[in-house]
Amino acid sequence: MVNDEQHSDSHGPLEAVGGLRMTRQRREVFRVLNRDLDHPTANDVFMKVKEGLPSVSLATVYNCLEALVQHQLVRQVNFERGPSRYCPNLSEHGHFHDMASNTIHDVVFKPGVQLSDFIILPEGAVIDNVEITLRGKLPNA
Amino acid sequence: MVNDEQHSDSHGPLEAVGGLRMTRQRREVFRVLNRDLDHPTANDVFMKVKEGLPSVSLATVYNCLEALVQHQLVRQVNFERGPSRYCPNLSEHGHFHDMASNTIHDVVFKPGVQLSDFIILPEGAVIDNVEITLRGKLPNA
DNA sequence: GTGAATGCAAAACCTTTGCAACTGG
DNA sequence: CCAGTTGCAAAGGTTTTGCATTCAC
Repeated sequence: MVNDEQHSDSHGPLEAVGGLRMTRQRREVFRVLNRDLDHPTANDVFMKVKEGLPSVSLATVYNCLEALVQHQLVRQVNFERGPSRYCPNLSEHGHFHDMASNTIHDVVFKPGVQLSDFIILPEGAVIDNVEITLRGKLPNA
Repeated sequence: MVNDEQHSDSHGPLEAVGGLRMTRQRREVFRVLNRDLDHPTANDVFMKVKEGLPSVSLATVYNCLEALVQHQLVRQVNFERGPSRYCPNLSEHGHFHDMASNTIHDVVFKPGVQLSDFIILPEGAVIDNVEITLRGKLPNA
């Protein structure tokens, strides 16, 4: 079974990233994250990408997501024990997990606030990553 | 499922909790968390409890931990995709995950700081739980 | 051309579940 | 006594891995 010829001429947002070899799968995963889905799981991404790329495999979606996370084009967020969710919003933000609707919402920090304004950090610690997750309910979702 | 009834008798650390039937396994799990291990995984707890209670099963350790979490005697914390870790520190605090040593350290908040001081909350949101996790490196433990 | 990425299936990993036997209050 | 808990083994859901094939650069 031979695939159709590829048309990869359109310059998308991913082409400019050094070191990341661009494949149809990675491009689709990235597009779907940015355009179609909100805080999806790997399986959500898989199902959506399959619509336009039926031969894609779940393992490849995991690989693509990991590559995008490694290259800091996407953030991976974990909620309790559930599957990881993926988020193309790279600005510093937290997440609110609405238990009523099981949806996830970005939460922004007040401007100008530093981590050290509210947390006593271990002496000399170098912080690579901060994850702030709220769990609760929204009034009328 | 959840039993929030409370007694305020002053018996042993675990005896005073209404609705929680006290078994050797639960007592040992709780003791090990408070006395022997620091942010252990369920399996860490299992191995430690087995020293004094060789017939204990991993499933029971999971059950005990869940019971303790439900009764708010222990907190469950998740780091990325690794196994859950358990923490008997019930005061409000965050966690610092030191990637160099793969250890976890409690992080305290500055006194008097409110969540709403640094986060813009969704309108009308009711917050049940806040989890703040830092990932990084400590200078030279 | 060549090393990296893919697709598939199988394994790994953490956790939960079903059920008979047991036990704490 | 008897509902709740245990221990065991088996299943569950998520993620990773091994390997032959295909692809991007």
